[in-house]
Amino acid sequence: MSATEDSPPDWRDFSGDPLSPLLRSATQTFVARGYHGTTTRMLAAAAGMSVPGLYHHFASKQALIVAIMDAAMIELRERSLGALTEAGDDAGAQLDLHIECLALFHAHRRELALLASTELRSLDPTERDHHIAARDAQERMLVDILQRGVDQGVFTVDDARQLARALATMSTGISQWYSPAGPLTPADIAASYIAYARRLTS
Amino acid sequence: MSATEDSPPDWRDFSGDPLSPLLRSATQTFVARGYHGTTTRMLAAAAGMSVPGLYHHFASKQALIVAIMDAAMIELRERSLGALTEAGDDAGAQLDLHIECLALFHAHRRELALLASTELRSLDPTERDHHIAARDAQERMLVDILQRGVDQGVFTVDDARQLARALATMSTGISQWYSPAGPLTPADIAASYIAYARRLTS
Amino acid sequence: MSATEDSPPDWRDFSGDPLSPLLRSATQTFVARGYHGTTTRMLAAAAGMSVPGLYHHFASKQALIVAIMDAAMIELRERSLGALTEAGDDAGAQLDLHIECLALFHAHRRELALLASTELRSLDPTERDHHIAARDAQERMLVDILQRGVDQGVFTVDDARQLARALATMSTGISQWYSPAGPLTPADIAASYIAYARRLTS
Amino acid sequence: MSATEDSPPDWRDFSGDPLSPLLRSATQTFVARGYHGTTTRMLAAAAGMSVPGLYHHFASKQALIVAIMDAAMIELRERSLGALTEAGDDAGAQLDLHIECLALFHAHRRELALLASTELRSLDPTERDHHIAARDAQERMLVDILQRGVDQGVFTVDDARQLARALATMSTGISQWYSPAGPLTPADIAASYIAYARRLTS
DNA sequence: TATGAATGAGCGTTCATTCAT
DNA sequence: TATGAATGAACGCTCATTCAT
Repeated sequence: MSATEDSPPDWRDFSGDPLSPLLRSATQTFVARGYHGTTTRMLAAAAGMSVPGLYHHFASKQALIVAIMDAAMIELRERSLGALTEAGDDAGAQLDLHIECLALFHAHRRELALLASTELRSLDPTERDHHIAARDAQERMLVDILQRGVDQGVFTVDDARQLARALATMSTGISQWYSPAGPLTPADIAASYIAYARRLTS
Repeated sequence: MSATEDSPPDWRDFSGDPLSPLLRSATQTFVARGYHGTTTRMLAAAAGMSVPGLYHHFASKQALIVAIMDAAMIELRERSLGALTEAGDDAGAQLDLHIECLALFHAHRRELALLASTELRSLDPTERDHHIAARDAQERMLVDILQRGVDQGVFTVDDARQLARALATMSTGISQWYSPAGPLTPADIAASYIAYARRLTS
Repeated sequence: MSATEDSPPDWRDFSGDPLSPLLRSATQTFVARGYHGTTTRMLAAAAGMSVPGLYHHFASKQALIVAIMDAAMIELRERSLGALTEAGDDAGAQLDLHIECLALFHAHRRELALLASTELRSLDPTERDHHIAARDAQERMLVDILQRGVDQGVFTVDDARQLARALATMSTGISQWYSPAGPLTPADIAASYIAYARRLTS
Repeated sequence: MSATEDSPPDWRDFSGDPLSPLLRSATQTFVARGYHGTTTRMLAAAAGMSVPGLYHHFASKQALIVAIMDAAMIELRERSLGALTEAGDDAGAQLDLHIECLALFHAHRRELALLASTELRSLDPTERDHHIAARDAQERMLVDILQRGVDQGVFTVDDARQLARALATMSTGISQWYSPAGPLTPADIAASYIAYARRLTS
């Protein structure tokens, strides 16, 4: 995601991939068949390894999905914070860049995002709680931006909470239908969704 | 859903339940744990029956989820057609009632809708193809309404297909967060979403 | 072991078998290969069942060996108490009957006794503690008898504790070499061991 | 066991250890968990080596236990022969020293002796046959001594074979309960057991 | 010599499903 | 109609062992 771990990564740059080949293939299989519908033999075959080879890298099937979901959570959080920082204090700019960030992420990281929302239920209780908290914090960012815009007098919004949910599910929905083979680029989609967000707040 | 099977049901009336008690409890379990994460023992226990008792009513675990997904598909289709009929020829009215219909369905039939979108992958190939086609047809209704509004000159829309997907995922997203214990009624939500749709088409 | 559960069983009567056929065959296999060297497939094959058939009767391989070891412990305890009751207050009679009881048990219940001593280490911690306590209580019976004989002035014994261990291991050793195909009956062996015990206490 | 390999070792001297550190730690682990309950990882960890390091010294887990059991068998045989040689022709002296030898060995070589008796079943068939033959030869030594004493008219024994088994299991039993932390030294125990043997043969 | 990484085979256990009763 | 008992197949995982380095 960036040249060095220390330098702040560009939240618009998706040229890298935060997942190792094993986690990448596991993500695809988990998305296609679900956590419980995926066997360790499938995961091994998809990664071109033997089953014990899998266990050499991860302690369990659960550890695999936890690693994937951690990666998803961390990447989205860091990108969102990057967008917020770039936006400065203006709520309008914050909304634009936040929506751009969500749209880019859910298009570029289609499978990762799908998995993160679908398989929360397959996590062990402790991990599940952790990820639910992270998801809630992520969703609060958008509520806060909307509320800030209302306070600043730049947004016309009835119920910030409700609109935040509409905008959020609209954006996460991208990963349900986006295909890199389609006519739209992630940037195209982001531009449209920014326009939607502006209409819904004015 | 209606007093008799023949009379046209009211698409706003959710007082009935299209699912038998067995299918209703199965839906809850499938939503909570996923198709592959649910065992027939869980389904039997949730329904208060023995495992062979389950097989008396349904030929297999697969037949159970197919029945549930068929019910979801049929109910949404019939309600959508009911809304369209009531709306008449005006694209603006069609959009309002279609969005109202989607919002009401995804709030009132929260679990059914969640299952229908999440567990498509768990269906046997033939059934999956059938339901994917039905889902696509369902989504096309909204595209057609938007296009009709553009053609009638009452909507200002750049890309009808893209906006349809945004409106659709926004609406289906309701079933991801709606709770009957929350402050909003399904009708409240529908009203908000109609307003969102209007803003996005003007 | 007795006609009815309530009537006190005869501690010399080994015509019955406290183990079900499944537990009996499992005992043989565990003795022959050890707990960890025995697979559930072996146990199922030895019992003429399928593997899930095994799990229909017992929750786990561990539950099987626990049931066997419980049966061994309970049977030896009840027989020992029966012998003690029959002996009355005389320490000489108590020693005779206790040794007879140990000899008969370790000959008649050869495999059960072997298993109970060898596989203590294979029990889960809680069960292990329970059985170690029971074994210690069993061994204390002999120490107490010897001490009583010393107190009554009928035994000439240097160190009751040490002699008790010698007599006990000598007796449990029977199950290491006894074979029903050999020339000696359990009663023959018991008679000899009573004589040994008398010599060692006079 | 002795300063040089050629000089006859003192059968009462247990200051040395016939086992290499690796075999010693393996013996402890095998005793604690059984052959099949012990993994090569446990063996390596107990010896402070890596698993392949283990295989550098021994071709297999089986080779390890065979080496241990060979050492046990050889040591007991050599010590027994040493005791017999020292005893000369008198059956009474032979019995005393043989019992002393057994007692010392089963106290000093507690774990080795336990392993040798418990894990015969875990040996490959060829090795098992070999060790069973060695064990039988070892046991015959005691039978022969008793018979010699009867023939010489110095022992009063009904059934030499049976008494030999009682004396043998009594002695091997020492390794089941002896602890160096306890109040008795191996020499104490040996003295007691010699006294027991005398009582049982007079 | 020593080891991190790998694997075929098999472990204890559970699955969806069936059938005698 | 309902179920206690059963099972072939497959589950997640670990085993003893190997080999490139």
